[in-house]
Amino acid sequence: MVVETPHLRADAQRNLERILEAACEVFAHEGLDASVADVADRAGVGTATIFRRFPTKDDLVSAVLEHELETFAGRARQASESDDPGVAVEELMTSMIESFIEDRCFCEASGSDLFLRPRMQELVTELTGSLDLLLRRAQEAGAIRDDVVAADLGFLVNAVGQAGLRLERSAPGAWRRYAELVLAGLRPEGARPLTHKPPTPEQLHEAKTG
Amino acid sequence: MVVETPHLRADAQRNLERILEAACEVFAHEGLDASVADVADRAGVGTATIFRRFPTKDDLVSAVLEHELETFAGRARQASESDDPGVAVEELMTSMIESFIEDRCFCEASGSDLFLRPRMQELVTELTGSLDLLLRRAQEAGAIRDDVVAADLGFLVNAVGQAGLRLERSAPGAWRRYAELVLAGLRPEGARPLTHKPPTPEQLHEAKTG
Amino acid sequence: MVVETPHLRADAQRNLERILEAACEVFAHEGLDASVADVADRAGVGTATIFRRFPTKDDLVSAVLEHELETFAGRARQASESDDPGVAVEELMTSMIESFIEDRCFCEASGSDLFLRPRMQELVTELTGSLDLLLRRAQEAGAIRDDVVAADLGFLVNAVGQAGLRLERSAPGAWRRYAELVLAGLRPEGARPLTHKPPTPEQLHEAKTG
Amino acid sequence: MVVETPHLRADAQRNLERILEAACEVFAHEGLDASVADVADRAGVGTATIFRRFPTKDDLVSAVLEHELETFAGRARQASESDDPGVAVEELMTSMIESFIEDRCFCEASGSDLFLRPRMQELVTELTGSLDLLLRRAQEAGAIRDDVVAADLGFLVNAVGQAGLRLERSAPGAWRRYAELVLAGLRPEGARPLTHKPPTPEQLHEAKTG
DNA sequence: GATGAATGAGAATTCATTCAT
DNA sequence: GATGAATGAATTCTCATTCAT
Repeated sequence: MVVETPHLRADAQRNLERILEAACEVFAHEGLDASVADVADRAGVGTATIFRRFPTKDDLVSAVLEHELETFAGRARQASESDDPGVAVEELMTSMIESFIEDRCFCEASGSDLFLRPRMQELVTELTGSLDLLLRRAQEAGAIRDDVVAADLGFLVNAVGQAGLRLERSAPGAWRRYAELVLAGLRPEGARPLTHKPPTPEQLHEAKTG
Repeated sequence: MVVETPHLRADAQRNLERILEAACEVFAHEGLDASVADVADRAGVGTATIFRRFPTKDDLVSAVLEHELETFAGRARQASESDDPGVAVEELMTSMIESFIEDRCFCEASGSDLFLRPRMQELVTELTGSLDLLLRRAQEAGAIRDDVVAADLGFLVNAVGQAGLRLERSAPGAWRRYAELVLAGLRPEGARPLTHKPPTPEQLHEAKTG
Repeated sequence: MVVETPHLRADAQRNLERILEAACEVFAHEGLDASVADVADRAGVGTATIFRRFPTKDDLVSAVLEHELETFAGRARQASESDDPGVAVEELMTSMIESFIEDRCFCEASGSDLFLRPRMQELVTELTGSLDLLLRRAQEAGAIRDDVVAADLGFLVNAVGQAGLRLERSAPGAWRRYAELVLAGLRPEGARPLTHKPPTPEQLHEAKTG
Repeated sequence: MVVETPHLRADAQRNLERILEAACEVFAHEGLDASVADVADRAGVGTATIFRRFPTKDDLVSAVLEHELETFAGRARQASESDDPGVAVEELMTSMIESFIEDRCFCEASGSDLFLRPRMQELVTELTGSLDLLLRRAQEAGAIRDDVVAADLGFLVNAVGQAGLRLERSAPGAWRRYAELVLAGLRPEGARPLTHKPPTPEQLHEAKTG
């Protein structure tokens, strides 16, 4: 995990990376209920060292999430420039689901207040923008039904990702079947019009958990 | 909530019911992180009374889950006898998703070790049996693509339910759109064959989380 | 320390008293920075037992303070009915200062947010009412200069109490000299009019610390 | 703030001054619970730089206190040479109280072990000496009752200062009323003899807090 | 000489679970 | 049989002080 922070001593930079890597691993495996002490142990530092960089546990989790969301946003951008948008949509969604599967952290955090942080909102906006572009192109190419929007893709990724993660231990890879099945629902063939509207961006940006 | 336990004094029986009802409500609203004390307060009993019947918190949660799963199984059985299996599949899945949405408990527990308990396995088997029957009839009627199995329906319900719950606060009812979209993927029109097999029953019964 | 709480089991009542007594002693000796664990040790209970009765440390401290303030209020009421209000003022103030001296807790808390709690406000109001009555009678008797008000007495008690406490270790009882000296300033003989007004009750009830 | 230390490089000397100034400001505003890191931030240096000069936090606080006490001593010396010792006593005490009010640090430290350090004792002795001289002159002039001593003035300043600080947020300036009231007690008119002796210098120099 | 980083020792608080009445 | 009380083990977070660069 490479995270560049200016004005950081070499050893601190190394520690920071180890902390983030450890946090990533621990939260991915144990979920967000894992304690900061677990992360510290894994990183080989004291808990106070973590709290120096990340004043609260949420800050630490956010850092991990941002890192992952950045990856998502990057992949979405690339996909949006693909020659075959229909295939690109499928590949992108599949790879995003895969990331969910590999990471309890992202999965559990989705929908939490952490996503309301400005940097997260930025990244979500960026991601949505790329998805939007890609989706429109795929729709023009006739690969995706006309009545779905970018937010819908996000929802479906989230849904298959979360549920797929649950299956992963006992049936590794089973999620791929469901990714296919859900993608099938996005194709225009035989589509009946949807009777419910997608959530508005405002709704998506409101507090999501209580 | 009716739960029969032999050799139980009348007041004890009443307490047991009140505890389960309270647990149901509390866990549904607050999620599984709610404390046993909260349940006790709601039920109007002491915590020790709960622990007398349910040696651990997990036992209490399991009891709640079993109750809900019984409801699911009952509804699936009814659906399996419907005159219009195509419509029945859609209605059943929608109503199951709705139950997920209304119940943080079930949602958060799905995929946990609690589902490995024998009684839960029994109920899952029962539920799957009914779904299987219903599904086969719907497939014969041409309403559902031939290559999906009962376990697939369970997965999809779980997926839309979990992700839908996340959205519910800010965008109430948004899940209905996704239920439609996912159901669309089950229809035979324009279906490309699925390239991944469904998980085996054995896989579904193995330990799912750590 | 006798604290009656209805519906409390005998052992719990005993523990509650032990906790309050311990809190009183510990906070009186060590000040409010003493940890709840210290109090628990002294009371011979676990910290969690304390937190069961007093959800926060502030609640515990408040309980101690209320108890002491109740004593103050009682003494002030008695004093207000004295036959010799001039002497009664002196005796009351001296005894209140003595209480301060014996109790770092009360001393350190004076002026803190804890005094803003409703029950504390009630007690302060009650105390002030009695002081007011007593003071007026003393003024009519010519024992106290006409331009002082009840709040002034409170301030002076607080002042001599706090500063006296500081001296107590090395010069026990020295505060009595200063009580005399300050009381001397309240007598009408040779009084020059005060050029500053007393704080309004509103000011006294505002948040006092940041 | 000028503090001369021999054999100190120019930059080190500058740093030392900045640290003391920052400590003064921070402790005055936030009280002694302010962290060393806060002081370091304010001074624009690293924490380690502070700990190089002041091995413990107490050492840092002491340095600040010494500085303030030096100011007090200086003002007392000036006052002791005043033409009108009666007025000078009042003005000096008022200005000392004001300093207490403006400085949580001094107020919170008064009576702590920090005052037992040799340099502090020296300064206290110096201050007391000047007060003594001034007081005697004021007594000769008939402005102050004969039975008070220098230590009494110190106590009263401390008392009004501490209690006044508590009021300052909600009732700014209220302390001036109490300064007047306390000063009134020092005047000879109608004075009854004090029945308690002042603390001896030895007592004042013993450990005061635990 | 100076600095930012690291840390160990607490602090308040919570909760599933056991115990005494 | 039922209950409220008690608690030990955790968890997040803070800070004076020491260390490596």
